Amino acid sequence: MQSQVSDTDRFASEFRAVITYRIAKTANLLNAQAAHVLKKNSSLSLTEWRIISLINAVDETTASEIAMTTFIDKGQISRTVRSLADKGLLLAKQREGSRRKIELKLSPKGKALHRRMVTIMTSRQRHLTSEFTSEELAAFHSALDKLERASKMRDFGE
Amino acid sequence: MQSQVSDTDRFASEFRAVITYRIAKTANLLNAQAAHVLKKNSSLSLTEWRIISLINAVDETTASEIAMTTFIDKGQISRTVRSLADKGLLLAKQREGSRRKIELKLSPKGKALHRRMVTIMTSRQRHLTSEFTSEELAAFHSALDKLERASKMRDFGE
DNA sequence: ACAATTTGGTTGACATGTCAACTATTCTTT
DNA sequence: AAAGAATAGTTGACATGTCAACCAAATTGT
Repeated sequence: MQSQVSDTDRFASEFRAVITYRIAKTANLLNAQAAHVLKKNSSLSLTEWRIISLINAVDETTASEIAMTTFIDKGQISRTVRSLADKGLLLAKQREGSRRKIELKLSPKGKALHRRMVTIMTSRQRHLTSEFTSEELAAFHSALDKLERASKMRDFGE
Repeated sequence: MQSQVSDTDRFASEFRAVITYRIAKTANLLNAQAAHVLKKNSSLSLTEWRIISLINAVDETTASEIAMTTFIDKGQISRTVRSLADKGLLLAKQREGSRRKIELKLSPKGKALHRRMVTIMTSRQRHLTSEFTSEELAAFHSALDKLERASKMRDFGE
């Protein structure tokens, strides 16, 4: 068992340096953790949870607005929204004066669920950042900003 | 168009603070960028590329070793390995003295492909980190370490 | 006013990721 | 040496993510 750890270490040194691997891996671990916590305490998938908390934050929004902020595929949003509506967690109704935009709001049931889960999820958030000083946290966010900007470039060949 | 940007900004402030969202989003953007670059310059998917560079780094390895370092699902590795072997990019042969472990190595063709792509991918890596000082980079890695450790905790309810 | 374009949302087809069951082999324990 | 546990890899079923086509409504340009 210990021997395997040192086996894998022979890559580790090489790949720890590759920033994109590291971020992808950390993101996967965090997503898996979130999915696990959600599953244990609710019947929400991770995207369902994200969409719920997004809607909760702005009170009322539309699918395409969600798509723009989160970069979640709009098809996926469409389906997730329907499943949330089927579960009675959100209400979708035509926006006043539009026959196209659909207003999304949490139902009372959805709000209650959000309230319940948000305490758990923020305690997780606290745990995750418990070893960060506020400077470190700020620096981390700014690093993510830089990476996001740099991720727009598409051409590296030739 | 400009109006939409400011629309989405109303969430942004709230969600920029949620570290897990931010990491997930950045990781998605970076993965999409990588996939795009790979598609344009080769016929490799992102996981295929990762597995290829992993094998290249250690010269020779096994599926389960890859699974342990990357946390990629072992089923997925099994299938990806087969498809890479089918494309003639890697060689899989029984390890000496074992009827179970399968040694994975790059074929000459696989090595050539790796050589070609690695220059592109490292120029991307340079671009991504071009605005980082080495202190910032080190701090970023250490933040990821902390998050990875913290992602092992599974219980936040009650 | 009307054609052309953009936008909001849905759908289908397909790719990728995840989970669990399963076989065969190897290691551990006694 | 035999039983039991752990390991290596494969497979099937299913969930999730991605892409592109599509319809209907709204906006823009002339």
